[in-house]
Amino acid sequence: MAPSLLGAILRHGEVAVRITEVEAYNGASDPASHAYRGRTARNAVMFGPSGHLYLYFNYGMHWAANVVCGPDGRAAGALLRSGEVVEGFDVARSRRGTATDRDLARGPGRLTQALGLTSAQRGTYVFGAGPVTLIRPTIEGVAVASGPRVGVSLEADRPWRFWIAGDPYVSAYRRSPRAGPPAVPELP
DNA sequence: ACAAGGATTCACT
DNA sequence: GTGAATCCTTGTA
Repeated sequence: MAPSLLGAILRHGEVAVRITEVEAYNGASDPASHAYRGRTARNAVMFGPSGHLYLYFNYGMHWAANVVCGPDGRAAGALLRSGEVVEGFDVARSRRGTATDRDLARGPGRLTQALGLTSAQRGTYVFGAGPVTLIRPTIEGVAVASGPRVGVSLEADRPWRFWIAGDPYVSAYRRSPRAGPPAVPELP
């Protein structure tokens, strides 16, 4: 599911973002997933049917958005890590302070801020006519690259981060210091 | 009830 | 490249 979201257009009101980078999390078998230890109040949405938004607050200041991917009862999600604002620049800029246009939605916290996604959108279904919509491209024309996950201390080297190869709107890769040495050493 | 640490960003060097 | 800001969730006592 996760790589199939690359190139999709996520819209909330006037702002629309083209998704350039995602990261997959699979609850039951994935120690890095918020759902690994079972259902809680925070992750409940991920245990529901696919197509809904799992939003969580992180580092005391940022919201991050996942599209729930698994069938009802099995937790899985795709974290929306980065995107390119393609519509609604005035609104997006007003929410993003001094950021350059390239950085308006380049990163998980930046993406939700540009789109105005917070707890108010928790659980929203995105494949219908609701306030938040996600439209996948009719033609698969993107070159997909994959690699280790960002920010997680466990199972970081599962190559479950997917991005559009060469796209300037992909976020900067930074390995978590808690993830230990990389399985495959990074190139200088 | 308490402590730990996090699916990050920004300013500054 | 480094460090600070900041608060919620979770595991353990």
